[in-house]
Amino acid sequence: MNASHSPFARKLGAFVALSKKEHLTLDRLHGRRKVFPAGKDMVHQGQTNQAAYILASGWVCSYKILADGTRQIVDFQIPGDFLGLRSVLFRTSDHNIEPVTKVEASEVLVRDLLETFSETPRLATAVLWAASRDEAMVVEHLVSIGRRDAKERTAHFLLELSARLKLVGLGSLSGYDCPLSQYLLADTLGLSAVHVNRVLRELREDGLVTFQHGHVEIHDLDGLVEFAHFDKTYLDHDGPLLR
Amino acid sequence: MNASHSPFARKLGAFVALSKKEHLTLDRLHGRRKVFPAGKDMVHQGQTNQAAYILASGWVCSYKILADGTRQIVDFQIPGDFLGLRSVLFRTSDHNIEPVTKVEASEVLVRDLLETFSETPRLATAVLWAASRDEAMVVEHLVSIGRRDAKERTAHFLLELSARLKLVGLGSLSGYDCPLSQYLLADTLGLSAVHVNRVLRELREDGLVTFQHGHVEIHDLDGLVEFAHFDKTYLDHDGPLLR
DNA sequence: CGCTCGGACTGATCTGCCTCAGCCCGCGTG
DNA sequence: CACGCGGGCTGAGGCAGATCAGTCCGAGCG
Repeated sequence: MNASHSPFARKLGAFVALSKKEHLTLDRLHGRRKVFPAGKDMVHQGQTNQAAYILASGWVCSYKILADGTRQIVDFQIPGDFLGLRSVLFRTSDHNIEPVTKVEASEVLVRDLLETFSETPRLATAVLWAASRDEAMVVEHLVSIGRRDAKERTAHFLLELSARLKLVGLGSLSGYDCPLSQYLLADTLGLSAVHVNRVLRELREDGLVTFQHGHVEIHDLDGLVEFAHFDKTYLDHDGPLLR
Repeated sequence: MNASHSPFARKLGAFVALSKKEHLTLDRLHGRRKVFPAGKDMVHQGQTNQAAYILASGWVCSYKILADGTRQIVDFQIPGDFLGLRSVLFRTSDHNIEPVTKVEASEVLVRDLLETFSETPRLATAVLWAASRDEAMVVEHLVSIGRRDAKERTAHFLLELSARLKLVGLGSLSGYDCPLSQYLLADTLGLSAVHVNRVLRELREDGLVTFQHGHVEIHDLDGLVEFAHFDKTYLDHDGPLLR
């Protein structure tokens, strides 16, 4: 693997060994580079004919708004993640996408995507793999919200972020930068912001993790993994699908 | 559409107009018919080289077990639904699959599936559509558990089942047969069985729905839809993807 | 026939998390 | 400079839903 590759290539490369030619094809896939300011929705529920994007830098979140005005964040996307595959497939988006920070993303034209898939099927497999991994994450969130208590749920989420960021080279086993506010965490974890605050304090007092000033510091990885019952197989499955 | 087609063909046909030839191809896809008894897991977490199935009759549920022994049901599959697409893709299953009732299912060989896809791309689109719809349902469950209260959540779930069953001809606007126990409902909705019982009683006393003796009777569809804030667009999206 | 067992159902009590209401700090801005 | 505002943080009190501890009923079975 070459450090000069994009986070996207880096992520796919971790699971499907890519040839030089495939790397080039992947680079060509990146269309116009666009910049989105933080906080202003990129995509709305019900919006049609949406483009797809590959995130180059920054974080975004996908969420749904409910009738009473509350919202549930379904997932975050970090650099290297694919954005809006389902919206393209359905022609209509069923959720909102909001940049958490300033975001840079390459537009991917549906035409180019389909062309790439038919020319280099291995890349199709890789992207499909990435999409399924996203689904596995949503399932894991569902399990978390349904059956884990607030503290365990929070710990689990912080560990998941850690694993994902490490994969694209944006963090280490001991910590990572995280631009999420406690309000965003609350909307993700199905909690109130007040309670998120208390839970974070408890985790800090237990000497497990500290999340302060935009940085997550993991003090006791093993302890945290055990406490959260974190089993990362849902993130990496069987390792490389194709050699 | 022809009533003699399988629920699977009927479901796909509702969204992608299928030719006679495509119907025939679809029929050939169905491999060996297998029968599974209720309650005995068909697939376990971590099991590898799993087959995929198309459900012909009966209900199954996909769930995950947690360290403390509780479980979270992620989704149910009803006749016409595809089973284990992700397990095949990843070679390893990340969840359990348990028949709720006695189940009949046709095995689908990965080879046949891929062959069908390359020969009749419209079917590939249709199956991909179905898979994405499943993901949209999981997302909706996540939103439900995260942000709706027990009563609203339960009502929403019963309405979702109604819409899904109607699509495959197993129910009407006024009700449907439902083999789920209150324990299964509890594991799905992230509630305790005791509370599910109370919530069902309230919904009954409100004159909205009755769920008793394996049958769901919707007394006041409009009232229920409004109460649950049920917006079924996540189930049918833009209508036919392909004409 | 009585026994067990699974599932629906109920009351009493407990608790995790929410809501309300507020303080504090740092930062951008008129 | 004051001030407004977003975000972190905290205490008090309330409530939705869990837990505990049952009863009742029907189906399967020795």
